[in-house]
Amino acid sequence: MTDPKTELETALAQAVAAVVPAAADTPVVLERPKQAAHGDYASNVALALAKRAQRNPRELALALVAALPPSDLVARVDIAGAGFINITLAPAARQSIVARVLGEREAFGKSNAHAGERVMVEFVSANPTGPLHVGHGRQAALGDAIGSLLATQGYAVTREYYYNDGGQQIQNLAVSVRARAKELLGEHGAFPEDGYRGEYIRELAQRYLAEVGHDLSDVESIRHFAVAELRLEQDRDLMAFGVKFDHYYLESSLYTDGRVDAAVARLVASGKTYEHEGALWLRTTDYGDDKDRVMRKSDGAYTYFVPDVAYHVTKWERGFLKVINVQGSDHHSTVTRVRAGLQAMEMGIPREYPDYVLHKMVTVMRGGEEVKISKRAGSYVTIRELVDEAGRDAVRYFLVSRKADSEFVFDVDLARSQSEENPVYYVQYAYARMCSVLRQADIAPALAVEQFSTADLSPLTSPYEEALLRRLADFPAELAAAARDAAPHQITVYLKDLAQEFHSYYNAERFLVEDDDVRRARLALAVAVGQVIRNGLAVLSISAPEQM
RNA sequence: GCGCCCGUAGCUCAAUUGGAUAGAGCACCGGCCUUCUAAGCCGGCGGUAACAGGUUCGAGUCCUGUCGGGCGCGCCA
Repeated sequence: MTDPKTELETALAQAVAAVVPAAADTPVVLERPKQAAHGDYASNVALALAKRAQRNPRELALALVAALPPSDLVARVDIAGAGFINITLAPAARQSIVARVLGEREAFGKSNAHAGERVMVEFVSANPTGPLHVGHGRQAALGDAIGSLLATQGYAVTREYYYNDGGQQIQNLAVSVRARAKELLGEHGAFPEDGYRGEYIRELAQRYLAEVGHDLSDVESIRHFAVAELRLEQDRDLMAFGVKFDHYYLESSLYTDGRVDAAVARLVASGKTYEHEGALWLRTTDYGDDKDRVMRKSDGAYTYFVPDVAYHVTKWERGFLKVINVQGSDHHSTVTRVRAGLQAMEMGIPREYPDYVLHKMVTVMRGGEEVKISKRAGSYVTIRELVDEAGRDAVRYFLVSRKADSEFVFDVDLARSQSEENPVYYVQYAYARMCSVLRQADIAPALAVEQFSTADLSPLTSPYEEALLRRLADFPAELAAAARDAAPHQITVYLKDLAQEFHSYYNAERFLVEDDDVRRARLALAVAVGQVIRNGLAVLSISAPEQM
């Protein structure tokens, strides 16, 4: 199937080669102008090359346009402003997108540009010391959507969750549960200074007493019980949120596999380590860190830094040449550190490995006041609560609708009391309206794509229709850009624009008109819009209901 | 103090990666339901892009400085 944009880019690149041979390698990319009056596509090559060609931009643009071969895709070519080349498509070329969408269906927008490449997205990776809160929710929604975006570009995606299931925090969890259990049995001792104070600790203690017994001497048993329970609860929360992982990686396994010892041995062998005050240090400052890092404490235990590096070595060794870690920006200092550790391993791992998407914290507002998120204090908002209050679709849409690195205020009361005004409904409603029109025409939405795939599209010429046709044609590039930038919020923006144009169209023109050709063409367009909304929402794992 | 990120309409946020007249949604004002879903549409109001310089055909976007906010700066994770 022809893609007018690609064809025109090639033609323009050939014109550039002919007019300015010295700049034949210049990439020519057509852009979508902000204003419809500037045509379907615009190029700034004349402006970009003017200096190099030592020619006036407008005059150069003129020469380029003269060198373009005639094409029946194009209705007209204008030179505007400082030297922009504006291309207006012939109606048939613009309309052809509908047939393409209806032909490709779920596959429309996808690309095989990265087929055969493996990528890992690691996200959430919360310690099993408590339920998942809204910050994890942002990370879950982001990471899952990034994975889906990468999949649309042909990547084989693995979603991984790294459990820090060893160490001090887990011990602390066990001790906290035991203290609460003792209280429940009437022994009021002192609660650990930095213990976890959430209500869920008391509930865990209750369950332990009921299911395991009243003997609290075995901390190890309490630890196993608490970790298992909390992991189960996190799994349930993630399931309710619609997020699935392909693989869970346990920090503890890095020790039992000998990977931690192996990493230390390799780092020592590299000569980048030194002993100081009884501890073993790595010279991470050689790789851009602002201070050297302790690998092995003077008490003989490793810092978390060592298993972290060993863990990322496994990512590389498992064949993931591309890895994206989604983390809160409060962990941004680990970026330099992990990369420095990997460089010191001298295994030929690229300097920028792995990639990171850092997201800022979520501020939760409840009753007009900020809810401080603190596991220790036990006051925070869980994913489960949000999903119960506002619905999975709304929460997922909301949490990815902003750039990862912008601070995010989640107003719980707003989500609860005015959930109907959530933008996700606006998009879903457009789809439901489309389905409703089909039902009026006695066509089952499921069969519509088939039915209209051969419709004559020539009646689609109104400004509303032109806008929608252009928007549909943009979808593949939107997906590619959002995947490249690991930025799902771009898809929410696109879907909102598409939905808005559909609602405007709906109000301006009737679908079920007498004229059969017009009716078929408009329905075909509506079905194509619906298909793209479905495809876009699918990337965000949000449903497209046929009725609302 | 040092490092990273951020600063765009009253509020929440975009902007095709340096392009043409900076756009949406809330909120506010005024229109549109005997007609395919009014959870909608149309119009209006609203901007010294934190501030000051610089780079060039062209800057919200890149560079420098100042101010303001977030996060980090442990032999915690």
